[in-house]
Amino acid sequence: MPRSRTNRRLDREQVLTAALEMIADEGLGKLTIAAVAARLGTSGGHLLYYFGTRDSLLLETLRWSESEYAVDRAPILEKAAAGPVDREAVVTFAEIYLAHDERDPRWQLWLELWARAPYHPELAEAQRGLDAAWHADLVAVLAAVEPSVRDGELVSERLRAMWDGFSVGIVTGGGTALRAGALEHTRALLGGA
Amino acid sequence: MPRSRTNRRLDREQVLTAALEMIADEGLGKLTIAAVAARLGTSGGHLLYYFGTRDSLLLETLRWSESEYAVDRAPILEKAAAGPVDREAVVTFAEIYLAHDERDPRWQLWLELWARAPYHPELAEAQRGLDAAWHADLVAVLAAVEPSVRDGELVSERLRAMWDGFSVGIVTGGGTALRAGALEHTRALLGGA
Amino acid sequence: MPRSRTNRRLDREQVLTAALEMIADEGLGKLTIAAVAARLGTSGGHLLYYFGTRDSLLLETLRWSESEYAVDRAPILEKAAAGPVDREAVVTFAEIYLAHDERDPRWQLWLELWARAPYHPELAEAQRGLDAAWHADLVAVLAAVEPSVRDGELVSERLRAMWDGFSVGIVTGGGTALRAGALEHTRALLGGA
Amino acid sequence: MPRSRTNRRLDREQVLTAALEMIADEGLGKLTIAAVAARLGTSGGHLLYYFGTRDSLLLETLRWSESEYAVDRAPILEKAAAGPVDREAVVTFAEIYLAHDERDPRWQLWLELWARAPYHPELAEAQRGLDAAWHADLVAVLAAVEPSVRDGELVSERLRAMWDGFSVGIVTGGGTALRAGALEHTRALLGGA
DNA sequence: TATGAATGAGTTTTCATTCAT
DNA sequence: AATGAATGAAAACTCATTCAT
Repeated sequence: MPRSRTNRRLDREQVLTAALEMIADEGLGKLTIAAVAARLGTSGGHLLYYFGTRDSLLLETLRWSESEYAVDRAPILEKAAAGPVDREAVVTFAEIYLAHDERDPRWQLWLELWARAPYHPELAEAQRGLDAAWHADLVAVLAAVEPSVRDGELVSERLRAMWDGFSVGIVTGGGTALRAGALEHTRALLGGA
Repeated sequence: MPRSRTNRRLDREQVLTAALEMIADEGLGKLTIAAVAARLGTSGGHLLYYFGTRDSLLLETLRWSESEYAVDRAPILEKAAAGPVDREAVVTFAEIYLAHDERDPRWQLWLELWARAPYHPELAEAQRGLDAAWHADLVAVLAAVEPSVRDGELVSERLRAMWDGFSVGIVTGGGTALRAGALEHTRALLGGA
Repeated sequence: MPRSRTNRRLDREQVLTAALEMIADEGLGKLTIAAVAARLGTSGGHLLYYFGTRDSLLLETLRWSESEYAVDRAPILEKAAAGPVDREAVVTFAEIYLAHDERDPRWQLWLELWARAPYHPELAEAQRGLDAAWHADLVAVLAAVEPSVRDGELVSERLRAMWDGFSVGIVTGGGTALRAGALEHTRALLGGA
Repeated sequence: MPRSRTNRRLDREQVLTAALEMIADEGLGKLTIAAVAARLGTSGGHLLYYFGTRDSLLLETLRWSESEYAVDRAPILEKAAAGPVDREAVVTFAEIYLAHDERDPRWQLWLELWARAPYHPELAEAQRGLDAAWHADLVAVLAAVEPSVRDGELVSERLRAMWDGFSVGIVTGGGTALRAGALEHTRALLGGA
């Protein structure tokens, strides 16, 4: 006896948004299929019908979240494509990259992904793909920076590693103070003059 | 919550060593109380009798692992205390800090800790304590570096954030190649000459 | 419970054939409605629209499979109807009856049917009908055997029980070796001279 | 807050007996871990703690049931070991072997085992072991039968195959009438005089 | 006819944790 | 100190079946 309250087609983005919000609210540990379903007023079975497994729902959530960030950094890339930009462009980039606060769901997902990747090749693979996108964009920005930055590839590696480290700190208790510091560190690392 | 003090340190270390080895072998996910107990030829009940909860066993394992690393970096600190050291001392420090390979149990624990810390204040607290130890030591080394490094506190933050980021990469698939790169990045970041 | 009569027989046979092949390939456990539908390029809903329930699809598959075997044994029956046959006719009959190999889908279905029949009267009923067909035909053949076989009814019961037992053995690991043995046993049971 | 009503050590035989009774009452399909646990006043977790998986519980139940039957046929074997027996000894053996009625749990288990064995090598293996025990005993009895039976090995195969077939019939609706017939068939098959 | 979205009941299994002995 | 029996709360996942369209 199916209940079919509304029977409207399940909106994928709605699911993803809900998942993200729930992560921010209660953490990944509490993000059960049943909980997400309840929040959406649908059934766990239906969620799995669409997403296959909990892990793939999580992964898709991360991917979607990342795609949102791709939108956010588009303006910087456009500027960089149009002509030289100053070093603050990289700082702006960092502002997008870095965790925003202790509850940042995007980073919760990253942390979880990292913790699982060592024993799940497919997750590791997904992670690499996501990383590559940030890397490519950052390299593009660095290439447009004036005064010019040498070794854009390497600097991108370095910056992103540092940002990852700071983001961990932000999410695990450092909060916005640490975030502000991270931006300063970015400037420092980009160097002087 | 019994808290056994009379127990010989050896036993405890045996447990911790076993746990660490098991993490390296099969990952944290497979590290169940029962599995550790079986490996040690004791019972799950007994383990909990000593450690209270699985989480505290994990935390103690991490602490113990960290204390081992404190031993590893002692020589560098001694040298730094004795007189000026060159920048390679920091690189040597990094060699201890960074993940050694994909299976590095210490970093598996860190990843797990990070993933849980956002919703477990006590874990976040423990994490800060552990971080502080590395920070203090690194600052001490930086203070002894010749030619001198400005803003040791800040540089330590920067370096450790970057090392964290690279270690994540190493553990989640980058392996030793990334580790080698990280050492180069350390030199580059220290700058100079 | 729609009961579609207008449908072309062909479609139905396609479904049944597919089901039978899938059983041979992967066993009954993997035979889900969705899997059959996918294989046929249709939807699960549609399948049920025609067959009502999974069980009735299964039962119909068995019935159809049995009807194929009825075709196979027709030549023997014709010969028997035309005049006396020797005992090898019964052996030929056995060759049709017995499981052909470990994967014989017809016998997979029988096993499944048996396992469920004790608590599903309608399945037990269906089983009896199917059995009766074999029995009637075998009795007819036995009646035509020369030198004559006494008590055809009883001998049919005996033979079919034995064949069932051997078929179970074939399907559950005995394979074709056991099948060859079963034919010899048939000769022995039909008796000597 | 464990309840621990009695905390008496879980009695393996009690579990097995209960399982057997439940199979007779409601069929194998209803034999869930939770149901067995409820009947025993214990928890599902505890059952699994002892038996590992539902399948191994089932298998152990079958094994135990079979071992009971080994006890039943011991007297016949003793007689056969002591000296010649007449053909009725084989009929007595059959009385033990054959399904007793429609609900016979032992045969429910066999049916289930057969249905699963084709895709579970370990089950097929277990089945062979159980079969072998019956075979060995029956061969021993046949060897002691006077007037002597030729080819005891083959006759054992033949008889057991037939008994299997008849037992299926008994369990799937034939009932005790069929059982009586099966005994007659046994006499007939043992032959003459 | 045909689809496939939606349901939700049903089950096994895992494990940290407790506690009587 | 030590054991290991016992618990029970989770939770993911599967699928036949229903039904709006």
